[in-house]
Amino acid sequence: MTRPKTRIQQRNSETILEAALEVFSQQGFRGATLDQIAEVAGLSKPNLLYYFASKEAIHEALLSGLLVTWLDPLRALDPDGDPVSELLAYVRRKLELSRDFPRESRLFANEMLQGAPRIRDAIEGELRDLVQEKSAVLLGWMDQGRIARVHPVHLIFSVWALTQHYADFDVQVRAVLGEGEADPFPEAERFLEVLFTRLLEPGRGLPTVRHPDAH
Amino acid sequence: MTRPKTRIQQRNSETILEAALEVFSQQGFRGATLDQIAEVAGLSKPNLLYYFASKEAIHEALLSGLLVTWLDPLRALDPDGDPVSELLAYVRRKLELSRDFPRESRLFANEMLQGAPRIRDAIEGELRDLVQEKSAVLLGWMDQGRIARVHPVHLIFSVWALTQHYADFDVQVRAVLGEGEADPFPEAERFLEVLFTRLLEPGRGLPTVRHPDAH
DNA sequence: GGATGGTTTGACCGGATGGTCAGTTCTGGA
DNA sequence: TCCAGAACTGACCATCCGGTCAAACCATCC
Repeated sequence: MTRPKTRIQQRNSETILEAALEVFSQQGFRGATLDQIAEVAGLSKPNLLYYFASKEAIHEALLSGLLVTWLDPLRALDPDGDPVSELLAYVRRKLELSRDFPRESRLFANEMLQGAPRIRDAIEGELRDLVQEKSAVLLGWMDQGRIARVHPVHLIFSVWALTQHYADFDVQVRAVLGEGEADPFPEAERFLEVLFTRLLEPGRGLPTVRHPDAH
Repeated sequence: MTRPKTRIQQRNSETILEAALEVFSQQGFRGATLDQIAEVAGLSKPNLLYYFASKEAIHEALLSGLLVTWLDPLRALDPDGDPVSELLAYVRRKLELSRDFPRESRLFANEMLQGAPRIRDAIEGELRDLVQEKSAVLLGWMDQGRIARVHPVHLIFSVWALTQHYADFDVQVRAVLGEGEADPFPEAERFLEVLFTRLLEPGRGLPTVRHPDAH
């Protein structure tokens, strides 16, 4: 609960959380064991429990800091900036998060797959509010004809889906692209830039609405 | 290994796989327990093991059938069809899979998050080959100027990411949209149709390439 | 009714797992 | 140097978990 006091506490807490992130992000909460985390951390199991009250507490500590970091790029979306530039910058920052913090992304994905039992409140509160706020900004831009009119929330979903995919499905991405191309991210960035540029480009009439025959 | 013979075997095997899908898709392999599966199935734990050799065997039975179903829509992409229609149909079919079989999607996602230890071979073989094959089709269409030129593999990734997101992050999607709108899928379909229509639309010059300063 | 073979289960096993505790070792300040 | 408190650990515990097994159950055919 309380923040670390001494140097040793500081260091070991970080070591434990680092190890726990490694294990939880790959195995999920139930699949991870304290022994695994202890081994990765290079500490004894009782020593882990000297710093954190329980396995649950470690997991919670990881999750609590996560949402903030995860939403920061969206929070940074500037209503006064250039719409397309702002959105492309958002996509780029989010993709950087996937590249630099893939384990955090997978930890979050694991929690989602389980039905978000531990962060449901944050999802329905903080996250929802922020999305609503930024959706209003997007709608404003659409009303001004500065970006194409699409459903703003689904637009945000698409940013999440497209960027997080490169972290959560990293194995698949690399396997399909082949071992030749080591780093998928530069190409991903170019692709997403084209995608969102074309999606958001204003000034063409509303796209043809096809009849939804496939229910 | 062998297929069920009697009616009872048929029925119970299906019951077990159904229950296992429910549990595995939410908890992952390690997180799931035979007791949970047995409870959901309404059978005793030893009875489960009368039909399947082990927990691992149940999981394998689920995964083995999955890849085929999952890739079928891509396999159905017709090189002789109209490019944009074909791709939009693919997106629609994939989105239907997310709507109608979200647990299968989450089972797959769980496996990916863990590094695909049990289906790595299929990913690097069957899946990779199919993607390469269809990428060639896409490239052909691009060469003919019938769809815009983008990286074909990342284009396929984008279909996967955007559609599977609605199954894997279902909780988040519904929480953000609010309880008012019960079913996110109709709106998702409209959004994805616009997105891919605009992305693929040929006949405009190459989009401006921005300098990749944010590495 | 009895034999046969598929089906089901209670009881159990060995090992893993989250967590505890008494006691030992280490550290930093007076 | 000494000591108080922080840091650490081996041993242990209760529970859970995957899996086994002998016995019981049950449906069908003779």
